[in-house]
Amino acid sequence: MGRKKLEIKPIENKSSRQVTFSKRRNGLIEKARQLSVLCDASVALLVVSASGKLYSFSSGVNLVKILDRYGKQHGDDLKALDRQSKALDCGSHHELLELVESKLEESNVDNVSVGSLVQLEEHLENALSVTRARKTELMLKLVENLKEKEKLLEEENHVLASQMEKSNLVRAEADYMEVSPGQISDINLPVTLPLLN
Amino acid sequence: MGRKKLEIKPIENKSSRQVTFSKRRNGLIEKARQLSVLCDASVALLVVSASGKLYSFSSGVNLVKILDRYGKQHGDDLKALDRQSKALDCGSHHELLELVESKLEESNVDNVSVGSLVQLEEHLENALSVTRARKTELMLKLVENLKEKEKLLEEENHVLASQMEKSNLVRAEADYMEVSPGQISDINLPVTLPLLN
DNA sequence: AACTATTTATAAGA
DNA sequence: TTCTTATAAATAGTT
Repeated sequence: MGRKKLEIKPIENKSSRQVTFSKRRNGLIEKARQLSVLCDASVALLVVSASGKLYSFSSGVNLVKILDRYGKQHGDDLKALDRQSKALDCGSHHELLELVESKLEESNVDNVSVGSLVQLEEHLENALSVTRARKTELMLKLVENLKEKEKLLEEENHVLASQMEKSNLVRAEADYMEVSPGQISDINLPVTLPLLN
Repeated sequence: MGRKKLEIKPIENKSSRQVTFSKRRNGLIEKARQLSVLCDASVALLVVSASGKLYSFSSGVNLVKILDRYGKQHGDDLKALDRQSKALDCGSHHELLELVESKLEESNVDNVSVGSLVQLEEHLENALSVTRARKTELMLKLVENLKEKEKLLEEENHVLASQMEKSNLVRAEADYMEVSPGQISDINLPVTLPLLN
């Protein structure tokens, strides 16, 4: 459907593969939506790019998007991350339980179709994989933040130590040269470094 | 894409809805396949018709199809197999690899028994969960270490700062009282704290 | 199931 | 990424 006929085989060129992925992914999701609307069908679609990003569509209760919502807003500070990951767990568990309950109610005791079970499993697995991915993401961010903080602390520490050393040197010098204290205090004043906020 | 433009809203006419479902479902699945091949993406697609029939596509290891086939062939003894697979315990990774190899050799093209696939799946899932638990464990330890280190750094930092402050106070005092520098230097000496190792 | 007139998707280019 | 446009592909209505 383009300027030239495209063979269905892996696209070598990285950037055109990326562009094609983006276009066709959107097209696929739109088609899935249309099918579900036109024909009253349940459709669940999951697409994971080669780089690991998740895209999805689901016509029913939309677990994946609900789960996704939790991760969308990410604060940079540690407490926000902690709160967020806790909220994610609670939220997803809650949503999952609701979904399971509704599915179990909907299926009249013994009249469970394989299809609905497969669908339910798929939903659960989607939720699980999204949750796992989010968890890993949050943990990696946490580690990153901690390392950054450590670096800054070490830097501040270093500066404090050298300031002190300098202070002592200057004082020794000052004592030796008998300079008045007023001239030295400016140099010695412990500065609160703006490294950590 | 047809003789007339079709609005995306539920198709009232039952038979044309059925026809459209059939056409578009096939189209959607083909599009999903193409995307996975062209762009090296993982795609999972589930479609359940209004009448409950399941259609699916999945680019990766195909749990859905396994279950689907299983449901069509051995619909009645789900529970027996479930019990069986739960009875399996988790072997070492080496054993697992051997198992996978033997299963894959044993499966001449398409002649895999559903039971052995279920069994294999179970083993793989056990291995996965062990690996996941290990990963989480390691990440948690890393975070813990980093937090501990951060605490120690902050402590050292604090001590350094207060030492400096004290140093200045004492110096001011010393200057005021004209005490000899030798008496002060012991107090002012920047100490390398043994907090971090 | 085919057919085919149209619409839609999209490959390539910018 | 986004827009444009020529062309391929999908499909709505028909047979």
